[in-house]
Amino acid sequence: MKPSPLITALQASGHRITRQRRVVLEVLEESQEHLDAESLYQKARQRAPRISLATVYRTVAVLKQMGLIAEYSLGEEHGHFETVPETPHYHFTCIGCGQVVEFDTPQVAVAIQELAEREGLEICTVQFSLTGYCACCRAGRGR
Amino acid sequence: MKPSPLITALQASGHRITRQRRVVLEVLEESQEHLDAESLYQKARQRAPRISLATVYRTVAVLKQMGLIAEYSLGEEHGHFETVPETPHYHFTCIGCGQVVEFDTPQVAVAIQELAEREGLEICTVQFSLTGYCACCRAGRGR
DNA sequence: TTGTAAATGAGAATCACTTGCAATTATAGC
DNA sequence: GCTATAATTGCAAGTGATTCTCATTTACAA
Ligand SMILES: [Mn+2]
Ligand SMILES: [Mn+2]
Ligand SMILES: [Zn+2]
Ligand SMILES: [Zn+2]
Repeated sequence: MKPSPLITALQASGHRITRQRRVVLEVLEESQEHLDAESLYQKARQRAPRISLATVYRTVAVLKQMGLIAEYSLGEEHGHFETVPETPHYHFTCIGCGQVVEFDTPQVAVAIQELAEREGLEICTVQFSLTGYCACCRAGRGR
Repeated sequence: MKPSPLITALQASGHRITRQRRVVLEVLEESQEHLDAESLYQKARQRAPRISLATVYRTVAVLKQMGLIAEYSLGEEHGHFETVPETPHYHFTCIGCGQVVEFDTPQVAVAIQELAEREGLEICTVQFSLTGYCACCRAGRGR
């Protein structure tokens, strides 16, 4: 078995390594998608049939709190999770096909930084996401 | 009675002007705050005691769809509403005192515009909001 | 004044997520 | 390895926000 970075971090922080946690971590590390709790649950059950949805929620809560994964709001009513990326990025979700386009806009980071300094704010969370139609879906409609 | 712009717009689009809609609109126009459905409901009941929360939700849904008001996610689990502002702006919510700071960052609009052109996207919604601690609250803690 | 479709109120339903609790289980110490 | 113990889990019930169903009311065109 290869020592996954997430497992190592969990262990180092004093958390126990259970089969269900291991499986959720594996799913998160393998799929470089933006999985929601339900998909995470479905994929996890394939490797740990008795895992519960509650445990999935509890696991992502721990990982999030440790800064190992990030939760995004992608225009749907539920959250999506992703291992924390080397380079921070934001998301555009196509309303037509569901595709998620990741992008980076350094200007946004700069704008936030300037605002924080000017107003004396300490920024804790940044929520930035777009929805609309991708090039393909626009073609399939007028324009 | 002064003919409120929201009422006029509603009427023009073929919607009926009911007492409850009139009241919700008034509350939205009077308070230049970011009200959530519950506050909107409480304020509306003072002028229309029998109004229901469902009607508040139905009313803001109609107004939103008509582009007369905007719904924001300010870090809480529920939405907040505001009449659509002349100049678009974003929000920072203080985790300590709840204060909402409005700000404008033209750079963000530019970044979005550039992204849309580069990737051929049609942007429909932009979600951009920050949370953290305001200057006052930072003083009241370390740093 | 009336007919009719739109809107409302009350409460049930839904959805994503959280929690209580008894049963498991990881793991530190022997 | 065996044990004690506290962390973790599964399940089911609980939440909070929002939506929906449906019988009743009401706006408003004619
Ligand atoms: Mn999803
Ligand atoms: Mn609120
Ligand atoms: Zn698309
Ligand atoms: Zn504050």
